[in-house]
Amino acid sequence: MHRIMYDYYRQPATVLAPDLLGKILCRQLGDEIVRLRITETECYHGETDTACHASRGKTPRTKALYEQGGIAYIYLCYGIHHLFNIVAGDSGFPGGVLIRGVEGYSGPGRLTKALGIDRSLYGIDLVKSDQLWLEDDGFKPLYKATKRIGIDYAEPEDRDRLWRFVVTK
DNA sequence: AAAGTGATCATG
DNA sequence: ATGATCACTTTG
Repeated sequence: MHRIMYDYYRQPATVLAPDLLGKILCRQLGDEIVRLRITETECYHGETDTACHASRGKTPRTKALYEQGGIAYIYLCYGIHHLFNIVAGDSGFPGGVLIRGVEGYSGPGRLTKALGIDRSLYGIDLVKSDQLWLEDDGFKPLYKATKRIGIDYAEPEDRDRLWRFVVTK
């Protein structure tokens, strides 16, 4: 069991997304630490991925995606839900992994609510933080790859990429 | 099937 | 300053 470090997060989002399945998302809530295993992810990779927020360039909202991997990219979706992404890859190339589900909670908005994650944690360093971080205990679940959810606005080529990863066992 | 909800960003 | 657009969830 060890905390995940920078080298791991510097891998491209396409590599990181499936590998994050089974990793443990850790959150300090008051006196206790909540640990939940990741069960579902999606990757968003580069400005050429028309489903990725960075496809329309760098803005105040998307700037975290351009940083070096290992920080949090969090934004408000549909005015209600905070969605939590892990920034991936090297500085300058935008990419991230949306955490869509953890054990006990399915849906990207549900898990952030359960863990008390909101935009006050935008840009937080997941390697150094005592609020939010990831641990690896070596567990490797089986999974399947499918199309991403809720990105009908993207080009067909990007809609059809198998960039959603779901634990099967 | 469709509302509810508000930050974000392009447009004027 | 205004308005369209959402990487969702719940309710009917």
